[in-house]
Amino acid sequence: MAPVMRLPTERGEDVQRRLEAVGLRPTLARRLVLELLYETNCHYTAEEMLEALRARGTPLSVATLYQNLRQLVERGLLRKVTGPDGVVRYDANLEPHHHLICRRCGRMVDVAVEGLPATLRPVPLPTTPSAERELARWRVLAPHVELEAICPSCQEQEEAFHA
Amino acid sequence: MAPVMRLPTERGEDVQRRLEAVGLRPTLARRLVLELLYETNCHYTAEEMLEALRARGTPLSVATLYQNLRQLVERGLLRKVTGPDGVVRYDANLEPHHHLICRRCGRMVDVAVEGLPATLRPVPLPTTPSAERELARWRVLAPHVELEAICPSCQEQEEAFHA
DNA sequence: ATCATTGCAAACTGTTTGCATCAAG
DNA sequence: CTTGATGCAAACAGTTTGCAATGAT
Repeated sequence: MAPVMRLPTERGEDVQRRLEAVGLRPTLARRLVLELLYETNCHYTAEEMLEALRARGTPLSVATLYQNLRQLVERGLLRKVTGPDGVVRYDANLEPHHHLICRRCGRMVDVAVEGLPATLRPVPLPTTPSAERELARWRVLAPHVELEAICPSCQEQEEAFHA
Repeated sequence: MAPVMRLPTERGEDVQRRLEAVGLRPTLARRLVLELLYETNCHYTAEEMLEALRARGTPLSVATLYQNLRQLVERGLLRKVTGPDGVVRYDANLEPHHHLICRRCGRMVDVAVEGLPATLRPVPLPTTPSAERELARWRVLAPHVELEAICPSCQEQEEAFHA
């Protein structure tokens, strides 16, 4: 089923290489955080990471976690993302991508979006000549699409509730 | 230039009507908040509102502001939006729309987006049959586009800095 | 007289910092 | 031996809550 089997050492070396590539020492804390995110492919909150690491028998202190998350974001190994609910999560996927976000539980998964034009031109609301002129002066960098949705498990919960 | 001139009383009555329409008494605090947002068309943070109201000579206490913001959001007169920087702002524009957001200062303006297809289909990353199947079970509600950008005044600041 | 609203102060949540200790180069 | 990492505890920012005073019906 899984054609490429990643051995722990292989992943560990990968993590170590990435850390050194950005000038960070491959300390235990940093390796634990990155390995967790790479393995699970989830968008954890800081709290969720604390719990996950505790559950794995490799707990970290809050201070250490936050200190390292900040460094990892600064050095570009992680991205900090804030959902529409205001909850901060960390994303190990560095490729440009979009998010599917559950409106109920905040769960977030990486997606591409089919049918998205290469360039998206903003149009002012309300549309007036002066607003148009002002808007033209913004330099648009990148579009980020958030697809609000209901995830499968929240749908089930809703169905159970209505039954 | 402005074909329809809104007199203060007119706007006041509008605010009052809207409040009553959702079953909220048109108290001073609520009218001040709504009038501020309708007049300026800005996406204020709570702190910015406190300051703006103080500057207008009609200060509110933090508690009162937050209490009322929550009610106004609950009753659907305002929308709470969190930018990519994690800062919470309030949006009085209830029509579906997108946001142009300054990466430097967080300023946010409402826009429509030209060329956006009616339906956007999410595609899993990485694309595998099982991921595809799982993704198909999400119920997609609404796409929300955030255009990261640099606003005119931040562009000027950058130019001044490089000179 | 009753019930909603205000606003102070205290509580709370998520995050950051100061600092003593410990580990690595 | 010098520099960086850890983790406790205290500080901090933004938001919420308890409660007494006030205002509206």
